[in-house]
Amino acid sequence: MTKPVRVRFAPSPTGALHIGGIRTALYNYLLARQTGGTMILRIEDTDQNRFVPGAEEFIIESLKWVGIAIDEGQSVGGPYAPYRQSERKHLYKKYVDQLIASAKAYYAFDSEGEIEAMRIRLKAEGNDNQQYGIHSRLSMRNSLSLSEAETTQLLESGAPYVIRAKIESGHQVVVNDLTRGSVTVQSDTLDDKVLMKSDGMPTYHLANVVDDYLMKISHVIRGEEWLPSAPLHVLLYQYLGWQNEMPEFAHLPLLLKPDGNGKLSKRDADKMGFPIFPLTWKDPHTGEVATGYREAGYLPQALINFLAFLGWNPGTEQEIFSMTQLIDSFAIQRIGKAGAKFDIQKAQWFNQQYLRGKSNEELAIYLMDSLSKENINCSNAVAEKICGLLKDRVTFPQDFWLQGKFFFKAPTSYDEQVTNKKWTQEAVTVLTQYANQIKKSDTITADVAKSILEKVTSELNVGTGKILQPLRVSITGGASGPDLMATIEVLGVEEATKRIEHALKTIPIK
RNA sequence: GGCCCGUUCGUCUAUCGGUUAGGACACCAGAUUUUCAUUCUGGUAAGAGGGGUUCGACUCCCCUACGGGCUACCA
Repeated sequence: MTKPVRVRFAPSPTGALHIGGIRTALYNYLLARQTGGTMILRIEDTDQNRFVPGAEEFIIESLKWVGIAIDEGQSVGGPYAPYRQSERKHLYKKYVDQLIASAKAYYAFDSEGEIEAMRIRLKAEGNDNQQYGIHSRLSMRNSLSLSEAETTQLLESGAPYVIRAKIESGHQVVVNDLTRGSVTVQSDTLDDKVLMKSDGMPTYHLANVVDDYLMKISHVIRGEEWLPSAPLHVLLYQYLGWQNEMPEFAHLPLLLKPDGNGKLSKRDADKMGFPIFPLTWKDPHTGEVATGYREAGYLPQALINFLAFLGWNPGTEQEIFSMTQLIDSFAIQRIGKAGAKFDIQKAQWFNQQYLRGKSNEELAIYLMDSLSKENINCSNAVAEKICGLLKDRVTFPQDFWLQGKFFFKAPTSYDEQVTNKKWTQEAVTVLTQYANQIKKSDTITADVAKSILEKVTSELNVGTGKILQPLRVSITGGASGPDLMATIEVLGVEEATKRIEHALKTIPIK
């Protein structure tokens, strides 16, 4: 019988969650949904020095925005509450005591300076391995090197201490990883990691293993940066007698910077020219603001689709996947091994695809939103029409306003490339005629606007090509844009004529 | 330095011993659009290097190189 799938996303609230974290959460979520399992959110805040106010809320809001629902955990509760490790402090002592009792862990009283001195000494001796562990532990001040009486005396005197894992020599530790097969390391190369800090808090390693066990986690899906400590975790399961309850591991390839130089990190926010956080984040200490994907105009579905493909692919040529489709198609076996360089252009392409998939009604909401910020009134019908015209030209929702401003505001300046080259006497004559002609009717359609233009140009024997750009410039101010005739239709006769006439008055003839 | 992981077009990737090494993004060209964008068509572009194993290696093994991760009382 296989265990029910229970996966967890376990971020540390040391700042804003970045998109690498979102991808990790996503893969966990996909597996949970696919198998009818449970998605758990656990907050790993065992380092009280690195606590950042607002970070936990940011994590929760980010997951919500991208559509990753939490079944159990911080913010929603559940049978294994609390889900914040700092509130679980009392739970860990029991297990660390168990490890001490079974001689799998020991007390260590060394100061920072003493440890530093040890490293320097080992290095000077030409020792490759400068770790606190098998080769050095007996030369340090701990319950292994000290007599029982000395240890007891130190503990009773309240001397600060940590508890370290006692890694046994001469073993092969095997980590079976779902994405990269089995990874074997010699236990002698591992160090005696601190399990319990002097403030009584567990380190990540202990808390993680204990909580995964207590919460009956079936799969640990996390970033590759954890692979080096996975052997320790495996040993901990063994030392605690939980080898049969050990979860499956899957270490994900890292998200790399676009230049391939290192993994994507929080400090890269905004420096690489693209967002790194799902939501805008203001660092509470420095006050620095980093724009999020949401605020930059990315649709959560597009971000998810893009992220899903960074390190995973379905093996088919389909690239557009809804969350539901991702859930159906996801397979841990198809997760890649190599780090993926981040390419924002592909993210933009996904965004464009998702935007185009929306109806004009849906798109109009974006435009209306921008318009209300500008205090501009507009009917839904017109907004929809404008969005329809702009649909194939936009990448982000805000582009409807940015590229469609001229529908609401007459140009205040004209593209000089066009006015310098094409604003000729000939053009002026045609435009004057054209304005006079369209003026005659109250309303105008794109077709009519076009036929009138054709009529005027043929009467004056001027090629339409020479006229189109000057006409566009007079109406929109710009050199390019959506279909001009349709634009005139939206603007209406009165506004269009007004703009043409204004241009005629202000632009000097070349 | 040590330990671990990785390496197919510029980027994301397909390929699970036999393919003209496929797709997507980006880029370039042509067509359509009497402009731009869109759309369509086409194109440039890849198995890090060296040894094996094999009738046959991108694919399996080894070495080297390169890249990445870890090496804290951080996660």
